[in-house]
Amino acid sequence: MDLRRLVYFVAVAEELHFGRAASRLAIAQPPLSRQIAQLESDLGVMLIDRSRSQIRLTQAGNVLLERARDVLERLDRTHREIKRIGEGFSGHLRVAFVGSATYGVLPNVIKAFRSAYPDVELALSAMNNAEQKRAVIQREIDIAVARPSLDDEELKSEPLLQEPLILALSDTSPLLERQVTRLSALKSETFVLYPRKPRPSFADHILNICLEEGFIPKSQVLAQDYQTAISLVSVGVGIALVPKSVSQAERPGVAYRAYEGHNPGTALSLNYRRDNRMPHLFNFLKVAQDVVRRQRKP
Amino acid sequence: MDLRRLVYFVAVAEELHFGRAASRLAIAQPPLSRQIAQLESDLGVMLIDRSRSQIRLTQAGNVLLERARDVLERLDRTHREIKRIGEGFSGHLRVAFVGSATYGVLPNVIKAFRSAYPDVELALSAMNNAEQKRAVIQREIDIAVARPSLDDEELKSEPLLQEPLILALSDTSPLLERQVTRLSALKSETFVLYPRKPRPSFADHILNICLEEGFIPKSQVLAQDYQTAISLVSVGVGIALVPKSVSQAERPGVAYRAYEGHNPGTALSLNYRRDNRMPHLFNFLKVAQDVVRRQRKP
DNA sequence: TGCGCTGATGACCAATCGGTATCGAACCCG
DNA sequence: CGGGTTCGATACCGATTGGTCATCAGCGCA
Repeated sequence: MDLRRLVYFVAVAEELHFGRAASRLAIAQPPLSRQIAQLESDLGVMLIDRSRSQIRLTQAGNVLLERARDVLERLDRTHREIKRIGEGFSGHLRVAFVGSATYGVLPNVIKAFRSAYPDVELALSAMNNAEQKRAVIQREIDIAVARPSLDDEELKSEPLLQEPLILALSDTSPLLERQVTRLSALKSETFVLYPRKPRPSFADHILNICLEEGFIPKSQVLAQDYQTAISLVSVGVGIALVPKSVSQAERPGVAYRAYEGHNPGTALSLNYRRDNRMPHLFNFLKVAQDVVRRQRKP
Repeated sequence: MDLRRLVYFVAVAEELHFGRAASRLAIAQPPLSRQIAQLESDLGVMLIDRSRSQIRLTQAGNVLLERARDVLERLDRTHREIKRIGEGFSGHLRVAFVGSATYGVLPNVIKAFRSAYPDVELALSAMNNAEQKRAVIQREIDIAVARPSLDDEELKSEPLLQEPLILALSDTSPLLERQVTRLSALKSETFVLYPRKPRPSFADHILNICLEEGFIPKSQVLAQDYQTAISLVSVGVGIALVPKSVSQAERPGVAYRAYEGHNPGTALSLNYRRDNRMPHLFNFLKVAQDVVRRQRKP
């Protein structure tokens, strides 16, 4: 049962006149007659009663008209649906992010994406870098918002944001009395660091900064993530270096200060499989870059 | 969106392999690749991610697979449905009959048709000849079971059954004492007749019989139909000539007797439009003739 | 009875489809 | 890391199919 024939049949059934149906279909009358005849012989059923000058549908014809309209309408809807998915206006996108991205631009990016593509279902999940890498490679997620970036042959990474580091101190710390703190002046403080694996880790990053400033923290404490680090700082365990955006979340017992000294900052990046061509992905990248650009301007 | 392409796409989507899909479809691989590419460009959407050796469906592809299966299955069901209608195994048939057919073969014909074609919806209605003629010509009904037949250029009529006439008498009638009654012996009885219009009417038919027997009933009473006639007979108004099958319905106060004399009987016929080619009609005719033939045999 | 309308049919041409041969990229394996 | 293998894409050719134009045949109407 060819689709074209169904369209032709519906036209004839609606016009009840081959000539008019043909002109509605923008074809000549003979091929229309032939296609209908072909359809009838395919089905082995008369669909149109031509015994009079005014043609009429048989019972089979009436039922087919109903079914054909239904099918054609479904195909039409499907066409539009597919097209919207193909343009990234519908469907779903799975995004994972490091916990520390929660305070910075990411919420704005999400908000912007949602309002630009309200019919795209966003599946968000928090993961650390290692989990992100695994998940994005295994296609469990489409985009990883990582810090600083995921490095893999299969992946592409593009920078989203560069932000400076900032010092997190207990709000009872005597260090708060000074206006500016030189990093090297803190060499005897206890530093809250981060897991060493996988290399290169954010812990290495911090230690390198210290090295640049000419010292190695004598006392080190490990925390799983920034949240834990800040908690440790708040109870007076020590000091920590965190991305500036983390300071946006006020926390009792913690104060933030800029410091003097080597500050290479830290980067947020968008990571995805090289072979992932889905439009939603590119739309998300675009929206994210736009949000960052707009946020930096004013 | 060509239907063939949908079938091809479903095959590829299910096999996730062009070669296997092609052999399943019994075509070569190149045309399959081309048809899929064509489908994609028609829709303006990538449906299959070919970036790896193991191909995979895109989001749009997944949705299309679902929709395409649905549509193809609907078309398949429609195909079967239409075919059944075309063979007369499904659909509906509108039959009208004269009231006097209620007692004879008609119930058996209906029963036989229902059991042979249980999915055909039978619409039955009682009509007199004039109504039947109008209705069948205007296509409000498909078959008219008439007595004796409908005569019209547009119609075809085929005999269903020939049955003798029988005498209906009051069960208190002294005529019952004789074994056989000669019709001409009843010339002074009151005859219950039937409407004279439209000509030739059943009244004319009865009067002709009397004429053949050499008399004209002196006393005549009119009844709309056989039921009324029998009622009149039961209350002693007079006697009536009715088709033998009418006597199958026992009625208090009425007795039936064969008579001696001219008995041309009366016919039941099946009438339908010449241009009505619907299979249900022919199936009905066949079943009706079969029932009559079988009933006559034993 | 002839004319007009309508759908069917036949001849011919163009577009589409499927087949074969071949290519090129990715993957596998030693 | 290089050669063979696998798999989808491309190029080209013949066959099928769909379209146009011209014409025919049946029915209704004057």
